[in-house]
Amino acid sequence: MSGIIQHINKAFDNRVRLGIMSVLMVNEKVDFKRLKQLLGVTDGNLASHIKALEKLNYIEVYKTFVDRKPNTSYSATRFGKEAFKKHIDALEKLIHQQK
Amino acid sequence: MSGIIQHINKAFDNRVRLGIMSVLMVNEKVDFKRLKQLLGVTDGNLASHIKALEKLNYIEVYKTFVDRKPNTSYSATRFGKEAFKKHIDALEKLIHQQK
DNA sequence: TTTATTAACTTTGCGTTGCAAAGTTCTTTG
DNA sequence: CAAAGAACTTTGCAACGCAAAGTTAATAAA
Repeated sequence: MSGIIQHINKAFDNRVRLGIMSVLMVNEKVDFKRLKQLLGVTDGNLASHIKALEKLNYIEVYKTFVDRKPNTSYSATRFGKEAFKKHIDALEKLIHQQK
Repeated sequence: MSGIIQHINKAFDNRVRLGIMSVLMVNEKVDFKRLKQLLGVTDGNLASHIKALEKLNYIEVYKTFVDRKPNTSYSATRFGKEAFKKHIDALEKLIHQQK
């Protein structure tokens, strides 16, 4: 495939994954609950999208306990951040293309 | 559903449809062949995405003959352009969100 | 020590989407 | 009449998306 859409990353074509990465671009670490409330999705849905990003090595997981409760937080890897930046660049080029 | 991704338009989560709209935002009219070569997709695939955008009244179709050959061209409707702008706005807010 | 609660998943089920490839229709050109 | 081109439509199938229900582990409450 060639053309002006070839650098758009399919991993980010989904709103939830786009949202997760956007949040993790400006916040070093964000936990599950916070992500869930920021995005307004069900926990199962969020978990599956997180897993997809994890599988691609775009995000990392940290499991700890806070107040004696399990707490899982996430951060974007350098690789993930670069992939996201490239995606945004491609998006901007696509949107602001010239005739 | 609430949250920071709620204004992302699902119609534009797909690369091909995003590409079509992007092209039609800066070009008043573009024909099938040109779109196909710009996007680098198969004709069947392009046709199906065009149909989806048409169904939403985001684009209009003009069928004519050029050099005695059938020529179909497309343009974005005002409604489609507005929907697209809103989507881009939502994208920018999402991406450039603050902590 | 059973019971409840919370966090974070995982699984299930099912409808939707995406795409290539093949088939179709119409029209022109050789 | 055969071939070619434009623009679809259909087919088939794999991948995706999501809600809802089920699971596991730890802690808290009774």
